[in-house]
Amino acid sequence: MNTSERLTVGVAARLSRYLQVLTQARKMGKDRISSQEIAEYTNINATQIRRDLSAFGRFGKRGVGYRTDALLDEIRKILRTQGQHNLALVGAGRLGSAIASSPIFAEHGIHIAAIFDTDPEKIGERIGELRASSMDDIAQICRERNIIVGVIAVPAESAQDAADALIDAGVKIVFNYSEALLDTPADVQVHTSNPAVELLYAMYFHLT
Amino acid sequence: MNTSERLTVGVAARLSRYLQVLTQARKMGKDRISSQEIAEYTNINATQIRRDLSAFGRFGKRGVGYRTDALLDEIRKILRTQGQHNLALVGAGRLGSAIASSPIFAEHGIHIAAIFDTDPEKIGERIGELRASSMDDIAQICRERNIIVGVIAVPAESAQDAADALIDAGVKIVFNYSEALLDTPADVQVHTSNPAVELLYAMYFHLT
DNA sequence: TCCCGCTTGTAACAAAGCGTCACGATTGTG
DNA sequence: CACAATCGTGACGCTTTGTTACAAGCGGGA
Repeated sequence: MNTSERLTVGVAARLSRYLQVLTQARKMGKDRISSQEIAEYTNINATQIRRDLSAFGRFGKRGVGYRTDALLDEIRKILRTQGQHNLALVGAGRLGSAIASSPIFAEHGIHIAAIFDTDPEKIGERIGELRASSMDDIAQICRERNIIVGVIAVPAESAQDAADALIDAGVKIVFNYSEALLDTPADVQVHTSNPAVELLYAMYFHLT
Repeated sequence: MNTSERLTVGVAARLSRYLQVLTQARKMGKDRISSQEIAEYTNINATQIRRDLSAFGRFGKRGVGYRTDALLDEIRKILRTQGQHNLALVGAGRLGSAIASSPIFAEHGIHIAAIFDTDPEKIGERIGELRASSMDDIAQICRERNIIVGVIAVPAESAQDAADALIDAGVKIVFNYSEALLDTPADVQVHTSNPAVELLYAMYFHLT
């Protein structure tokens, strides 16, 4: 497969899963991993994993497995997500602070570049390494820092306003942690996280 | 399709997506919705949606669409997730509190029945409607309240301990919000959430 | 009332994706 | 040097999904 072609949704989704497991594995001190092990953690077929990877090069060693570090780099190259990316977080409440103080984004080269809130009490407050800014400055700050990703961590009733502000500021990818259904232009991707629904899904498969 | 058969992974995943969108739609006051609208919000083919649903009955009205409420109930029936389910949350930090005070689980009939933490300072502290309990009581409480779902909201370094305690207490489905790779028995399902990786995945598709 | 537009339910076919089995090649170990 | 482990890769067939098409049913407006 030529890397200049567009990956299919399925391949990109699986590569992301590998990325996730490899990052975790590296953190746990594993410097090598086999397709079989990745299969156990991801529930993706081991042959499929090898096939996915071998489409882009020979990253593994026969009889040994893959070097965790090297494979991580290769997958990042394939997904073209190497380097640093900036992100804007809207909502400086409990969830916003939890996200801001988590190392999870930084580990993947994603830098939380700004935090916004509408509450005047919260503006200026220190959250992680940042201070909360006013929503009035969102367009200016997002454009200055070249931000195309926004995370919405506000209650459902203000989620649409937050989305509108982000989109107005040039954001193209929105992560929605609220329960609101967002209306957005066609060129904006919205990802809504709903742990409760994921849980119901998991419970279905647990039924004897 | 006979409802006594097991759904395939694909169908169950899509039904969960519908559940998510319908819940949001209901919250926004929509009492009717068409397969086309669901398709726009889920990026799932409209014909596929109608096919999925019609496999279990005739839930829609031609020329009109689906009644949001009724369809929600039907999908819950299909996924056998009606009624109330209990959940144990480990970690009373920022993320734990954010989860505990979110209405998102309650909306789907999932009740956060207990919160645990290892930190003696946190034990007894009020979080949402609950008080944090000691990890020492986890096995007893989980068995008493028939809990088979656990959510891990602790730092990576204590995640494995939390998982072990939950599994020891009879939990079969673990939601892992840490960056740790968990070792678990084969009969325990682990779902690890990694927003950073989801974001990289979304960014790939945003590339011009 | 009658007509028209919208939307579902459903069939048929083609295309893509994925699981499975198989097996040679390569590597590290004892 | 023999052996076990693991990758890279091909072949085959099943399953899933996208696409197109269209009749049937529903509601609104003339």
